[in-house]
Amino acid sequence: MVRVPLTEDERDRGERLGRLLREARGERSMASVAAQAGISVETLRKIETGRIPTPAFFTIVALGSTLGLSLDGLVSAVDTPAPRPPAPRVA
Amino acid sequence: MVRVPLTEDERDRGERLGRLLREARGERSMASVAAQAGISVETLRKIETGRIPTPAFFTIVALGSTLGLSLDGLVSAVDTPAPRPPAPRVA
DNA sequence: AACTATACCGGTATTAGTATCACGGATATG
DNA sequence: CATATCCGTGATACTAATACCGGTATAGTT
Repeated sequence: MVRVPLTEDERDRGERLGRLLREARGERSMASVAAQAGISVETLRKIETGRIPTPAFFTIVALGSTLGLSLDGLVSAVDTPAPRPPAPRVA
Repeated sequence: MVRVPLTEDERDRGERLGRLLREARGERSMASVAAQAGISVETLRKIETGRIPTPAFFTIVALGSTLGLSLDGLVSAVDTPAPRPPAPRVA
């Protein structure tokens, strides 16, 4: 087994990431956001729905830039399953 | 052509990313950093040498956390080819 | 010299990311 | 009803990411 399949936790994490990105998109259409980020609409949809649990780094960078998100804040939010993060610790 | 190959710019960007990560590793061994980040030594080596130009998002997140790097700062440094970034702008 | 540790490289194998196409459902608007 | 737009899903195709293996080189230690 040279490349282990993704675990459930990793897929859950991908779903949380997608949910946050979808929230950040707000009223904007998928087409405009995808075009501005330089990805296809289908890819954006799969990321938002969690069907791409571990997207490429620069894909999330482009999406974060398009949506005005801080990467560090995004990661903190993903690492916090509860919708009410009290104090995101980096360590 | 359903999945276009990576461009030269993307590979250059991957090399810059790897160079920054290697600098941040400093004196630490690849084995310890890879173990702490939860990736294999070969993967870390390929990322540092730029042979994995577009790593997974959470792979870079884990490496940044291990090396104490800010993701936003890392992206700014990658986007700045010059080795002397004056003022990293988020926008 | 032999051993150990670290790093680099090539090959191999398997899963995953990305894009295109085709279809369906929901919603709004004529 | 017809049309358009947006979102969603499934299939298909192809490249890339990741991991394991073996080999090589260099330096440090005994």
